[in-house]
Amino acid sequence: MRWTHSFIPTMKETPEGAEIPSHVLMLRAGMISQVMAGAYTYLPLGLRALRNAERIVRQEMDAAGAVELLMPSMSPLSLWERTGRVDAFGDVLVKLTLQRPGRKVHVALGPTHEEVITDLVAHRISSYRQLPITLYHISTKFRNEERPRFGVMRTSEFLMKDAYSFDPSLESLNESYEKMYAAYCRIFERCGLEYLPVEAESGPIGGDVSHEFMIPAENGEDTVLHCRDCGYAANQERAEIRARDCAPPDVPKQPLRKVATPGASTIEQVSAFLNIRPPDLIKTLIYEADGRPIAVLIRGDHEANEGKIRRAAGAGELALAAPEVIEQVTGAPVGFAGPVGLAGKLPIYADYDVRAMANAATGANEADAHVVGVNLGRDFTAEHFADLRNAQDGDPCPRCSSKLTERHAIEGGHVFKLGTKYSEALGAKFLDQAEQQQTIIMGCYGIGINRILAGLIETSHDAHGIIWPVALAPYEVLLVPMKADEATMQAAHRLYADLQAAGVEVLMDDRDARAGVKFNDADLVGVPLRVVIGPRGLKDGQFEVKWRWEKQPAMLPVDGAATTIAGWIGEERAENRRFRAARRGGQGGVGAA
RNA sequence: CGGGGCGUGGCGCAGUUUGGCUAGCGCGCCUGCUUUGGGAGCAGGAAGUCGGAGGUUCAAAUCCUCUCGCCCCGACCA
Repeated sequence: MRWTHSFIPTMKETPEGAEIPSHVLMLRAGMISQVMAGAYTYLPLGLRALRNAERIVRQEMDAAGAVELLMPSMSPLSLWERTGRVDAFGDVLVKLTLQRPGRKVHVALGPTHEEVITDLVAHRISSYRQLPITLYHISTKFRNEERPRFGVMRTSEFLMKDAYSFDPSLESLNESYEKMYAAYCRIFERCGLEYLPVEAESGPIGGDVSHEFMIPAENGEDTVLHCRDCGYAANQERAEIRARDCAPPDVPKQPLRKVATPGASTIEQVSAFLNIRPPDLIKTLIYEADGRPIAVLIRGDHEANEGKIRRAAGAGELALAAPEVIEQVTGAPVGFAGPVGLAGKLPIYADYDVRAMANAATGANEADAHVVGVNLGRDFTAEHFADLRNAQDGDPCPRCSSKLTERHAIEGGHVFKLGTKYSEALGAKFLDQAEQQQTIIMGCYGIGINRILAGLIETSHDAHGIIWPVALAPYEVLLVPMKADEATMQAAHRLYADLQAAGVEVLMDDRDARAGVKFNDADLVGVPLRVVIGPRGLKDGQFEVKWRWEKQPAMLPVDGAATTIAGWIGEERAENRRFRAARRGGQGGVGAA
């Protein structure tokens, strides 16, 4: 492609509103253009990169034995009512009413496709002989995000690959899951992305049955905890904290004393009012576990983890208690609950770290009052101690003796063992060898195609622009003729034709522009290999070649240049070896802001 | 949904507090000449319902009311 024949509206300045590198650079490099909040047009360069990511995903899905089909975005709302997901999704589900002669048709635009595919399988699969099977498609998904943000990272409309496995048994499901997991690893590898599969909140079957594929990035919306020593990784909801001895510090116990704290009900207010640090406060939360009130004690600076609390309490449903309930069980309005005197009234669950507190402050179970000098054993007891809070940076690793590191990350993919939730609701059953009717066991596997691009750019750019690996780059090679003289243009055109003939995706900057303009746009757009064709090199029979991540160019003889370059590109397509090496070495500013 | 910010040629902004002449600047775009290996110089030029509606006023980009849109933080969500 010639630059002048394409449509590459690069920008020197950053449009107002773009905050993070991937958004800024995609806009400036002429890859995307915003249509409205959360919806973008992919311009030619952006589309080519998107198609590359899509192609890699498709190839790996096929290689893993998944079978592609294509489902519509529209489906009848009734299908979503059958699985209860109209309510579960709420406003996130995009619903429309179609006017047809004499009637209205209620449809949903799919945020994902469990319902549609399970309905298909329910109708078309009826025997164990047809199982197992994994079906996938790549299509536009619609989610009415309350707050689209960060450019292409969180949009109302996005491209997703979603695969669904259908198995006759748990063992078979595990095999299907493993295949997808492995395929995901290859996909992220091939895209040149650093990634971290992390344990995510488990589903109805129990065990480690859900993994998120995270791309560690400064601007990621998710938080993961990672042990660099043993490799344990989990998202914040899921991350365990190693149990440890938490003896209270050996300090003199102060007397228990009630103090007035008018209007101070939050941790910040109380700590400011009493002039103590949040770690010296005990936060008392009243939950309803399957409708039964329980008290949960957490150190003031920690965050409660509802999943952990739910499991500790052995409950199916857990929710913060309503203000009336709190008032009824503690005798005080919200914000003044405390464990002192609460024993016997309701079960008390305390986080391990509460054991290590001495002379703490907490609510007095009456309005506008707290108690200080609170000590475990003397002033209150808890029936159950457990890990009830979110892990944070520096917490002990649950698998080894090291510590967890907190990292921000972009959720690029998610694999999940679904079980029978959808097959049950939509009647996807099969007849086994013993002529018994069984419910099909499902798994689902999603990858955000757009997020692959955003994640790559977030983690691979420098002050001048994007640094693409060959696998995702909109073009593999950029030719930059320096002057419009006969000899230069002839050499450029010959190389252009030779590279195209060799199957290389090549872009030639044939604009009548100054060198600086072309070089700056080359860096901005980030095509991996730049070839400069100009009188300086040509007089010695050479082109100047430079990988985007390198600082200095190298010279390459004109004779055989196309073959050499095509060889390099072929290697990079398969392995991203040079790209990876540069990233590891930090050479060329990869990853620098 | 709560808090904050911003809407002025294609892009980035000034002007708004304290109303006042044909609404400016930089970049980009068009024409010509000169230049030509890291965002050229000179000269000329096109291009703006000042987000929209209503109001106050002799006079509104500027003041008032309503409204639409975009962005950020939080909440929510998987």
